Amino acid sequence: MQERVCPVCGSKEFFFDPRRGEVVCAKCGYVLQEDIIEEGPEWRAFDPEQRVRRARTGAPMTLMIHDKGLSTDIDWRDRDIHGNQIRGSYRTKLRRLRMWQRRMRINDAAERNLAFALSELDRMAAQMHLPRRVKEAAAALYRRAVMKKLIRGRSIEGMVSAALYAACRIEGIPRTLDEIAAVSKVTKKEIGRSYRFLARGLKLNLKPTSPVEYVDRFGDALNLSQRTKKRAKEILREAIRRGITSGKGPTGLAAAALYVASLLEGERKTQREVAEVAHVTEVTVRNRYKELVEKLRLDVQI
DNA sequence: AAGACGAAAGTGGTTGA
DNA sequence: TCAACAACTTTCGTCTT
Repeated sequence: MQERVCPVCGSKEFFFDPRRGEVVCAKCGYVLQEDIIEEGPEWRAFDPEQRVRRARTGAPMTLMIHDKGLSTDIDWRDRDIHGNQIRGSYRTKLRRLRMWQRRMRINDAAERNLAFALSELDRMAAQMHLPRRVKEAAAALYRRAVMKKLIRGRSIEGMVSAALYAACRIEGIPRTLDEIAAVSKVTKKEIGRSYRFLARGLKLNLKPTSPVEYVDRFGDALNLSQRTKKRAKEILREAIRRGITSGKGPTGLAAAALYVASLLEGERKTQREVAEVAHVTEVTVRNRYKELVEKLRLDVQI
């Protein structure tokens, strides 16, 4: 079980409110996790491999068909089941019904698109254990994209993934394209393309992700103390200030900073461990770490 | 035995002519 | 559209603890 720390007050004590289905910080009342009952999968995953294997994909069947397959088709011929001509006022009524049904179908196309998109969004957000606000931000982005007619001609899957990727960044808890791709049905490349398109279409300000934003998540995964994570952030900020981070991958930098910080704070982690949570190689951790130590004149002994 | 280090070759994506 | 390019990965041998 991963140790949780309140992002507001730093407290590690929480209680679970079963009535509301929320995990709440005992000190300041910050809601750490909402909708536990509804969002989580019914199985438990003890490691990432299991999570990948156990996760089922795909929307519920009923959402694939907007009306759960219960709609009626009204035949275009003005005849009853015996093949007899229908005449008079009943015929006009039939024609009116046909017209309404056609209108509803057109209206439904957009709804159906949205329903499918949102169910996919739900699935991905749940699998990634993302907080509700991220999911809602993604849904809002997607709706805006629909209104601006940006979805037409591209895959819904790709655009939903892109919206989720963007939402994570906007909300300050970025996920990598690889992480999104792991729960998506489309490739990383496709998500990247869709994201750029979405960002341009909605005029999102796409500042590159700062490595600092990965420190808390990676640090938690490594069970590092608040103090060490803070140290890592300081190191990164200094590195950014001196401009030795430009062009480098943010995850690799975050990993290296955490590695150095773990040494400095006496909470030593191996390069292997750090590399693993950041999904980079040891070599990358090593290279970044070497640069940091060299350029920032950090004295790392032991 | 495990971790750290570094060299060298390979890969995929961006950039600029 | 193509080639150059930097970042990152893979692989592997060596040194250190």
